[in-house]
Amino acid sequence: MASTLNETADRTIARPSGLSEEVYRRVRADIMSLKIPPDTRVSVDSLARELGVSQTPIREALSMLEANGLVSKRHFAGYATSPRMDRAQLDELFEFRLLIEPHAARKAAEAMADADKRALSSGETAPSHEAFADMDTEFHRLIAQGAGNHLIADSLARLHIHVHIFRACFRSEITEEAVHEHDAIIAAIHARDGGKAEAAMRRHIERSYGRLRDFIKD
Amino acid sequence: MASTLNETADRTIARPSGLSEEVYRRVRADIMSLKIPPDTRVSVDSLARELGVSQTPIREALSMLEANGLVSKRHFAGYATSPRMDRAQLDELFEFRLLIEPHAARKAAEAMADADKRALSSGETAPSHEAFADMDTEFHRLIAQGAGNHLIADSLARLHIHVHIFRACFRSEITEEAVHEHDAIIAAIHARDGGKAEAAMRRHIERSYGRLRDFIKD
DNA sequence: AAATCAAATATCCTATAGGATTTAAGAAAC
DNA sequence: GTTTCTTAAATCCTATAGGATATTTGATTT
Repeated sequence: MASTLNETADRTIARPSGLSEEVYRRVRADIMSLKIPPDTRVSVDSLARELGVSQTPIREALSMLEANGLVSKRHFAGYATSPRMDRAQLDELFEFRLLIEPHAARKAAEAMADADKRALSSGETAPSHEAFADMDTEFHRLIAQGAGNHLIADSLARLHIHVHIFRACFRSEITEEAVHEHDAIIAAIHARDGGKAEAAMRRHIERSYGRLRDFIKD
Repeated sequence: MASTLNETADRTIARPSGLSEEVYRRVRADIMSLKIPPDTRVSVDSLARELGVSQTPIREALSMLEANGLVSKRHFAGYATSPRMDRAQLDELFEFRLLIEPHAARKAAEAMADADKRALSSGETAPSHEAFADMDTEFHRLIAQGAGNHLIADSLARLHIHVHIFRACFRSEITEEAVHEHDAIIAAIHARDGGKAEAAMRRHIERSYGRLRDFIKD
């Protein structure tokens, strides 16, 4: 019985999604945690030595990261993490979020599966201060997923990575207000009130923008 | 004289933006032109032999294409172009476009630079039937760029590639109506009427959706 | 005749070595 | 003290060989 279980587990594990994917996840995590700060050179050789793999998967991972805007490459000059967002980029990012996420919240309120609705509430119950970023990311991911549109979900996932990095740069820990705003959105979704969910999400993003904008002078 | 020619040639070649980038453009063009049809295996070795380069730049290019959703990779099974969009994906794509492009048209009408406005009209003057796809892509690209938000422009560029492929699959050549709809948008932008531009763009996308939807049964 | 199993092929994935190029540091000259 | 040139380091790009896996083909059995 246990053997059967292990075999099934082995089968799933026997399908490692490839070293490139593994490296991709690892480097992306290092960038998001600021272990590799913005605007920092990233050497293929160093990474290969550090992770104990050859250069090929490193290159593939960095190419994917480049396509996602987390690093940039210069010919014969190597890779470097993207510089921290400036004011203009922050404005553009939140303009984009205001286009997408309120609509996603409306659709989620109207069509979200019950299982996801439960996950939405449960995740919110443990807002440990240091894991606020992960909680926030998961919250917005669930709503985007609840909208039932993969393009919306993928776009927002990409954007939230940059929000995450930006927030990490400033050790922003203003969780109090954000949690209340989240609660309002959750309540509207549970009530299946699309209009209210959309408005609550719009307000949340606008206020979130106001909180982050204060960190930038230029 | 041959030496002079060679030297000039050497100079231009001596400044390649990278083989990976070159391969990326080439393969993307082949996918968009259906020279590589949807749901088709793409061999790293074959590409390397065909293009006369080693495997490394091929892999980097395919990794970038994968991050952009044009090909998918299965571990130890190679790359393959994404299958043609089905009905659900078409619905999601146009839902997304309706979120973004009307807003982009409004902003473009309010803030577009005069040079881009001229380019908008000039491009529309030569609607050769076989190049309609390129013209349409350029039209929407200019408006997205006119909105002054790189995220909007990049997102739409990604989406339009898939629209392009879908249209190519069905040899869709209904340019008549589309050109008229474009004209309405252009007129609104030239008049700097944001509301009208937004409405015209929304109508254009909705009707464009109706035209493409007819090609799908499932 | 259809289904199942085994071997062979084709492909991917990895590792290592070597050549080519850019960038950066350090010394010399003005 | 500043500029320029030379040298060195770091990096990318390529090529080749070997191991691992999926797919295909063919033979055997039911």
